[in-house]
Amino acid sequence: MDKTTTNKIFIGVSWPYASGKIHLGHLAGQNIACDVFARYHRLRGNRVLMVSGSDSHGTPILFKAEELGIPPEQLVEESHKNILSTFDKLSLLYENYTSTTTENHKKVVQNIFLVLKERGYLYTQKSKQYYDEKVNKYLPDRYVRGICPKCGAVNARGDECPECGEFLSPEDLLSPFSTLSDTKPVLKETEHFYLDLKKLEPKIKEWVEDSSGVWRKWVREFSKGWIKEGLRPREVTRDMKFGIPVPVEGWEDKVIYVWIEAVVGYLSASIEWANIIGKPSEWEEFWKDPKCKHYYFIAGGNTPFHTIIWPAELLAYSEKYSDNTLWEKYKLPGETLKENLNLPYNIPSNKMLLNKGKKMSKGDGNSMDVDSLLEKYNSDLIRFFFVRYAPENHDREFEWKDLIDCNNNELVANIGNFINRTLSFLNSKFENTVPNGVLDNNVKNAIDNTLKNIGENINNCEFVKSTDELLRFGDFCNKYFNDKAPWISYKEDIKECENTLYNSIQLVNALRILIKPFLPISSIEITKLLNIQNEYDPNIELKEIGEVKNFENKWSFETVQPNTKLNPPEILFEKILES
RNA sequence: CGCGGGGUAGAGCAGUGGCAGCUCGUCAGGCUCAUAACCUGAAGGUCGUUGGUUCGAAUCCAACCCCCGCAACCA
Repeated sequence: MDKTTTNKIFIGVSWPYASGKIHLGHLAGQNIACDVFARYHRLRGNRVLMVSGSDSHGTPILFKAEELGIPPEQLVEESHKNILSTFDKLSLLYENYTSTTTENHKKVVQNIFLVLKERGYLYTQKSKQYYDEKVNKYLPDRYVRGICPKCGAVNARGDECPECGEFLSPEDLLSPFSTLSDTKPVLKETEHFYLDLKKLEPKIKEWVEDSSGVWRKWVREFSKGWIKEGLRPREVTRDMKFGIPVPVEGWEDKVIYVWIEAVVGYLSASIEWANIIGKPSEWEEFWKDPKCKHYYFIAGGNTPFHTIIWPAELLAYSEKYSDNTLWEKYKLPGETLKENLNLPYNIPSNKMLLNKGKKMSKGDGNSMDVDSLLEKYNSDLIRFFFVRYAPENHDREFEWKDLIDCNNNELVANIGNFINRTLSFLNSKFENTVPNGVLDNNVKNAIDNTLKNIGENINNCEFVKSTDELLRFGDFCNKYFNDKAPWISYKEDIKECENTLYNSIQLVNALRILIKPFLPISSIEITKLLNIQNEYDPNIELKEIGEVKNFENKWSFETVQPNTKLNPPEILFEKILES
């Protein structure tokens, strides 16, 4: 708590695919935890750059748009708007949430592509791929179906047989057909660029060995397992028009594959942010200062892209800085410093949220969208629930009962109850005015320790643990009130009663501060109830003017002064009756 | 033998050789300012299975079973 230096924190959040709405998996996976993390660090007085955006290219979008009979650009724009509106309802605050459709992003992606190519990490190779002659398109693996060569199932996909679970190549399928036209596709020769991960393997292996100590166990083991199997070259271009053109002569008909494009978004969104705030080189503060720690909030199968492939790209790209010709030729927008780009520090990836035993994802039609949840429940509850019940180390089944229990037993009965009993008591017995008193030592200690512990938990990306700590503090508050029994001292020793309520209101104020990263709206409600005015809050500033200007530590406790006149008490969290 | 994670009370999880624990829920009693908390007590577990090492195993070893994710456009 004594630390006053300002640290720099970069937060990259997995880019949701712009083909529909945000679903519960996104929340359980990364979109709530990242915001808790960012809000905490801003409060702590640290400089935070949190970026993400809508992943707006790729075949699935193209096909879905065709299915809907609208241009892909329209689908992408509508999805992007939907995502922004859902994020806003959930109080998710980014320094920059953008999209892969921007001119800036295109420039950065092509720049990276060309540098990797010049450094010899990209090579071309010819291959045969299924082509649907009726709709004139090359087919991604999963759009080719046929008979499984292993078990004989009739509707096996080109990537996997859903019956026997065998992993396939489209060419393996017997009697293949295109899911787009039901016609028989033909194998056609095509040529693509490949990223030579093999060449980068030793560097990546060394980096993972050295830096994975702070990662979650499953993230570390999963990544090491991937490397152990051997990295294979990966296609980085596609036969399509929809996307970012390959910036090489003769390749005008092809685009850069979305997986490579989307991770570059972390960098391009940072550059875009620097432009938005009018300091085009400011992104370098976060990307080139080795003291700036990079965190990536993602989930499940996205993990190796962030623990292996994106770091590989960064390592390879950074060779530009020791090559004068490339440095002169391929400067990024606003780039002034000849320093390597920062690699990830921690990747607090979550496991999967399951629905009826299976993972929720758009692809499988097994998802629930967040908007319908927001119609029923308040956003702070949803935020808290997805932190408290996050699948940090194991997959987890989504249960309605858990959501209701979380609300009724934790927000209502623990935190809400204490605030309510204190404010009601002051309202009915003390004319809603804070009495005089002296801060008890154990109250002060509890507040200090909780600030410290929750701060450490969040900083270590142990979010479930941080909510344990918060609820333990709620227990302490309730127990304090109970043990002091002001309803008795009110009749027998009014001074003692005043002192208890003085301390209780300090605990309410402590709760108000402690819940800021988790329950921002409720925290503001309490600020109103306590009649606290003109308090600086970096998260509110970011929301209102789009930028944080002040870097002082607000993750600290200040007392509510005696004689403060409070506003009439209100219920913060409504109990949910079983339906 | 593809890679990895997991299996401990109704639910969620701690627990790396020494009496099986924590949180929530359930039941009974006390108390009551509160959408209720707090206190006291209770019920509830062959620690996935089998075998081994050991004075002693949830923990170490071996084999096996089950669940989940990944295997390259899926958070």
